[in-house]
Amino acid sequence: MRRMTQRQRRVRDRTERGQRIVAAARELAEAEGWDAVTTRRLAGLIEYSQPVLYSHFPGGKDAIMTAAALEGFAELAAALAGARDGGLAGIAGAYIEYAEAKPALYDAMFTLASELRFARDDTPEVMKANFAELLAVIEPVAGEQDAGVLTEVFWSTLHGLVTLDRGRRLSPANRDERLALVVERFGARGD
Amino acid sequence: MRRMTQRQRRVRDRTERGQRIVAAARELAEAEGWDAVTTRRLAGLIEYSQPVLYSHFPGGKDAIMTAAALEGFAELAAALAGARDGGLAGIAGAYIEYAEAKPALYDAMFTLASELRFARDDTPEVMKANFAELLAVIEPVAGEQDAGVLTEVFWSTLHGLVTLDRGRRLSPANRDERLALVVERFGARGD
DNA sequence: TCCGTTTTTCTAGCGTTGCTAGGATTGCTA
DNA sequence: TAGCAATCCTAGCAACGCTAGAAAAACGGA
Repeated sequence: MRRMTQRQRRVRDRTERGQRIVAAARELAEAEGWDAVTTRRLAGLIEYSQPVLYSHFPGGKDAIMTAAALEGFAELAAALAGARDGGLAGIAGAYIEYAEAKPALYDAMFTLASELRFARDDTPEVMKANFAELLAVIEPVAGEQDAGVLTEVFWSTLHGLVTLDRGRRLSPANRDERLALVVERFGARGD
Repeated sequence: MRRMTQRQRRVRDRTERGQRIVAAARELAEAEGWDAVTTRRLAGLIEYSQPVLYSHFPGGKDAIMTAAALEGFAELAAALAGARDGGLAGIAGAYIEYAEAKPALYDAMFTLASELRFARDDTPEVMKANFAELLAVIEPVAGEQDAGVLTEVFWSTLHGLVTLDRGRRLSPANRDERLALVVERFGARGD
């Protein structure tokens, strides 16, 4: 009995430390970018030495970023679910809002962390959930078109807006107009 | 007179070598990714020592990538101009085709090389040309909507499709359907 | 043709990165 | 409390971008 609780405490401490690593990585990334997230600084933040990171994430820095990205997918899915009633405008706004609130994490989810992939059997559930949320809003307005394909295009538009906007490729003045235009274009057709 | 031709030859050799650096960087990036493009390998490829790179590009590796990205913008603009007669479907196809033909360069243009930015006074002409090509095709179908904003959204959709597709985020089977759907959605409205 | 000057190029090295081997330390078990 | 096992840290490797200072080459005027 005594042994059991001690063992439980040890594994609990361990998982807690693993979460602290990811949390520290996320904070540092949002504050100074992913380039500033080095294994040494990360080790310093959790007040342990470098090799400890590798006992939690054998894949090293990439694995830590992947873990952070998965957290991001879960949060994004939750944000989209919360905007389910808002229709196209609501979910599009929620998507862009989250991407702009956590730019570094969004990068980790989509431009870095390349081993994560959708549309496969081993795709994590949290990632599928994001697509499902978008699909739920697109489906009512898809008409006779394939809702899955339409969702992919809708998603691409949102993702493109986010990434081009961050890269200073779009005019900041047109921000709201772009969103309105997306909603208009992807809404139900008049025919 | 003699001095003059010698001087000319010298500056010509110099610019040629600068171009060889960028060319080598592009080749290596497409073959093995930008991570494989190190200053040492680059120096080896042009058969000079490392510091020579910095005499051509004081900004170092980032500057070399930026130079490659600018070449990419020029080529993309030319590809889009060649598809000007094809309307929405033609230019969308040309855009995606180029992005898939030169994936590493496309990354350099849009996800790396962050100091390049559109919608500003100091935006290079080659970058504006890309937007102008898209605008030329969007304008006839914009109707009463702002053609500039519509072009930004259209562009975002294309960029999103390219990046999500490369990240294995979209189903490969739906590739052609997505393109058809983009053309349908951004074409002239029935009203 | 020769020598001093200027430009160009290379060698060598700095600081930092991700990552790991091997020893030291700690905590558990009997 | 002695021995074992899990845990952790020190130290170091190879590779990275980049740069200072020496060596080499090309140039200029006599």
